[in-house]
Amino acid sequence: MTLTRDQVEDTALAILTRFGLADLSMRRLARELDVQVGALYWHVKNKQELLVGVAARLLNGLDAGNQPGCSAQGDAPSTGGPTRGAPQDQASGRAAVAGLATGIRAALVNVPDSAEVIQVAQSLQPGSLAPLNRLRAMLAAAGIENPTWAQHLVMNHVLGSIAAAQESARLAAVDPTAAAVPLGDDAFDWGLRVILDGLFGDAAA
Amino acid sequence: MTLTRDQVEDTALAILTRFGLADLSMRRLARELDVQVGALYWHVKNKQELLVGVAARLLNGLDAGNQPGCSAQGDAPSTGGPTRGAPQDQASGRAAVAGLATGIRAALVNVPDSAEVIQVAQSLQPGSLAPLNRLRAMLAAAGIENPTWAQHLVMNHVLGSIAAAQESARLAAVDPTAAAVPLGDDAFDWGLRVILDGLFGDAAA
DNA sequence: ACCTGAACACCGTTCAAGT
DNA sequence: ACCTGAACACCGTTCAAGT
Repeated sequence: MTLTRDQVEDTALAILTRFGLADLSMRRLARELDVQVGALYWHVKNKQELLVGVAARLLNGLDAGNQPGCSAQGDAPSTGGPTRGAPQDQASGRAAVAGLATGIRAALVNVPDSAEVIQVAQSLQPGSLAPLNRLRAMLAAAGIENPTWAQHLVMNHVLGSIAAAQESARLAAVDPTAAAVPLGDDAFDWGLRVILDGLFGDAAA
Repeated sequence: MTLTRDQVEDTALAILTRFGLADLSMRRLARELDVQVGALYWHVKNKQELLVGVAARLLNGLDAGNQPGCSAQGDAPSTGGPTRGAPQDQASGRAAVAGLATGIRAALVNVPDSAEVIQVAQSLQPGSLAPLNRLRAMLAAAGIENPTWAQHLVMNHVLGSIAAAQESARLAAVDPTAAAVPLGDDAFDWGLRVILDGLFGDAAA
């Protein structure tokens, strides 16, 4: 079988998940695929472009209507046109944003250095990650005046929290004495609530 | 003259400021100092420890009471004990936090990749950056229930905004056609206002 | 105490040449 | 079209040996 771009991205994601970004080198990737390094550059322009693909894979499960918190939807949701504002937009808009932000975090928190990978993709090719576009659309639909700024505000919290949690876990693994502050799921939830309070004016606290 | 740790950190900061983190290698640093690479490792344990020193230098101007927004203070501020809550703590606490966050951003925004450097220092040696401790102390004094979480919430916005602004500037320098969204000072101010609204309950909007 | 010289084990990227 | 072999120009870190 000949090498495929999908195989390259799959193996890259596997290395990232098991060993982190420091071990995800083009040479290590080639070794894992039983191939010479140069072969990778026929399927991928460079390492950054590869990371954009890996970032997309990380958030792949968030594309359809399967974010946690909403039990079942996405097949035939509404009867009218989708462009009209629903009746309870203030509260349900906030809940939808919270659900998607929590889902993005859940998809990334167990993959080492995933926050860095997403940030590279976001800066190198903005707009290429569908769930982040959906987040912005949700914020716009909920009446937020500047949805792009709000998207970045929420994502900075999501990615910053993930990086901090993973770093504190990395420290605890090396030196179990300095337990410090957990900075886990509850810290994320608290911060998300603060941001949504500021965005939506405390309506659904 | 013999080499000094201060010289090493000074030169490292100069390279970072002029050329960014990608150009701040130990070998480039040694070249700039007219010295062999190994010489650096007598003054510094490794590159990460060096970056912690560089991070401290980046925030050095924020140590005393000279943050912008508060015209003059820090000499003999109050008559009573410092542990008692002042009368207008809700509003002045919020203003103090906003001033320090804005000051931290101002100290970093013109240094390429400064957000990454601060994050490395913060994760490798938490508590070593005095202005971040002052930020947490301010939040505690203002009555925020979990000042550590709030400190990270604010700092994730500060550092995330800086990184996004520098990346969008880097893109605009290479490809001036895709102007995209500015993501500059006003985006930062707006996000900070949202966070403070959520933290302080809309009191001083 | 402080630094040199030289090595070790890596990187990302390119490219002629093969098939 | 797809891959090998080999090179180019780098990395961070260590360490005997010099002074």
